[in-house]
Amino acid sequence: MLKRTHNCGELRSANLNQEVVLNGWIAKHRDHGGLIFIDIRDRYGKTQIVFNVELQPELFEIAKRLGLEDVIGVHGIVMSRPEGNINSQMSTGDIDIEVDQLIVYNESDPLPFDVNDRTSAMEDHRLKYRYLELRTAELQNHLLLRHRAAKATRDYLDSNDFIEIETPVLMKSTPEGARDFLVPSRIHKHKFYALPQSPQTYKQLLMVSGFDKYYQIVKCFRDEDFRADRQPEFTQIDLEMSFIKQEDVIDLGTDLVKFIWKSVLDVDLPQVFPTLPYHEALETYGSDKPDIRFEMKLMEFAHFVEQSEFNAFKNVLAAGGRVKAIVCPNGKNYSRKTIDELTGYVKTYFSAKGLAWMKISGDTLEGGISKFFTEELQRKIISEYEANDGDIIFIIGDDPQVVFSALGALRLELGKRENLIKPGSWAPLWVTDFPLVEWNSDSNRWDALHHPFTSPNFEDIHLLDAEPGNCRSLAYDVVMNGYELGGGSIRIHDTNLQQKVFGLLGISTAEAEEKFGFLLNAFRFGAPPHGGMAFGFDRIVMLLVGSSQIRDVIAFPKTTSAASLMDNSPSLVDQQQLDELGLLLKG
RNA sequence: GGGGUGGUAGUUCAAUUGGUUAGAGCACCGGCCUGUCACGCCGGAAGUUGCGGGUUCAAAUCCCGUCUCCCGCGCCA
Repeated sequence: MLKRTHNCGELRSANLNQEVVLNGWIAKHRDHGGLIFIDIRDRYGKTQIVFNVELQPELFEIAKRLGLEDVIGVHGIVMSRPEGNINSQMSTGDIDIEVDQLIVYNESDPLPFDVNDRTSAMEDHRLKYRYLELRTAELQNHLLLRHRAAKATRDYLDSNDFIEIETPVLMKSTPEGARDFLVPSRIHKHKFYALPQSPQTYKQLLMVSGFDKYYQIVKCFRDEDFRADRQPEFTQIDLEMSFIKQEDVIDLGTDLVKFIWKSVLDVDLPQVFPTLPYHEALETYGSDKPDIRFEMKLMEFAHFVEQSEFNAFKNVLAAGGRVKAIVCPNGKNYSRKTIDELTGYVKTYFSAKGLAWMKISGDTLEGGISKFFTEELQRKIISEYEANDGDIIFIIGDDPQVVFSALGALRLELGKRENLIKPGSWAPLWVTDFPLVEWNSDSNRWDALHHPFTSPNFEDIHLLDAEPGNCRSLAYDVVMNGYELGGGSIRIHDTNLQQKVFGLLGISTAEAEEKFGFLLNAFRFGAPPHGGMAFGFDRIVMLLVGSSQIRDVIAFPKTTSAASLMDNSPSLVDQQQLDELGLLLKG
């Protein structure tokens, strides 16, 4: 092997006349008859090497047969390029290498797609050859940024006295929350481990152990359905602290996010992230992870309905529903056809019954449902909403959940259509005061909104028995540009309160003992007040690189059906393996 | 679990809406070319139109089923 003296991105005219060795892949091959130019590439850059038939006739014959993505080593002299042949687009464009030795390490078959251009193949095809896609400059940069974000995380937490502790990947299955990935045990026939949905219980045990500042960059697994920003296995920045209050976690989380953005992008996020209580987030943006890069807030419309002749909405209100509205600029962009499309959107995805609208014309309203409102009322609406001539108002009246989700989604869609989001802008915020529990009408019981170890807000503990639905928790999420970056809570550290919450969630003492006995036991031996949070690390990196697909920042991602197209997992296994595990396949 | 979109040479796309032998760029193979950097020029090879069935004189195109990628919804304590 010719051992490299430099990488392919560093030679400059300062290196003129030096003898150098480069190793790399052939990115481009330009044959001019008596002269061949080759761009040799590694992860640091590209350098042009030159073969001249008159200077090196034997090497020239070999160079002629070189193809794309062959791996070679070359020895040669750094030469300046002739006048007028400098390539200012390349950082190494002042020089090229006149080659006098060449070794071909590995010849490449014709490529499935062009690794100089990530868009040269469809995604499933690129995923099958992911190791080739990872040669693209774009993905190399993504993984570099991912590394820098992980390093920034470790640097920041280390300098704040956190220690990184690994927790088991094979753990006890708990049917609460997301569906577990199960791992059968050979030694304990018919028993199963689960892969962690998060190291939640372990980090709480570490608090009992006295590791008052713990963190871990850790893989987590959830067997649910996937999305552009959700993978079956994903990475969390998991952290937990003792002797702290909610504000302490929020302060630390804020500083960590700021540190990562500064380290990786040299971006200064706001000193303090705004805080929005859960109910206000829903009322104002229709979402518990609002994108506050633009306004277009959800406005109350019920008091206008009461003064109007519009019975559909009156009935909605009478049935305990809500009516809210948003005001969108450029009403002229919303033809009957476009409004029908948007109506279809909110009906299909958010089971809204319809989408009402009115356009502002001068100082009154026209079209849509405007005829149900007197001119006086129309002027009141326009003035209260501070709407402008030409705006369009969209209104949804429905069950509260439908109103929030449908109008919230419509808000995002209109924000996109109207280009209300300034490119490159960052809008972090905290959402706090989540309800402790929500009513699950399918199984007729209360479910934990966050998880069963989340502490109720101490001010609301008296509500636990009579009206648990109104009891706030000490849970919080951090949101960036409409993505949930992370979330956490202050945990219950008192056995009695924990029993009480289990009771509320319909988890019997026996059941709690079976599933979480180890944790409850631990809490009997000196459990400090504690709390923490976890960040979706992949999602953070996704935002840092400016992508909306989590696959873009994971080296070997899975498809939305949880398959790996490269190695064809999951796959069938040998009968012998099943026998050893005592497993019988059915169905 | 449900909906939407796509699947045509190795690859990215096209095919006048059911009509001749399914075409083009890149890649690949052969030839020419001494300053290119999206090099250029000439020639060549390359297809089970995802798979299975059906309608038709005739299907990439229409119908039914099925597989699969992607994007929302449900789901994701």
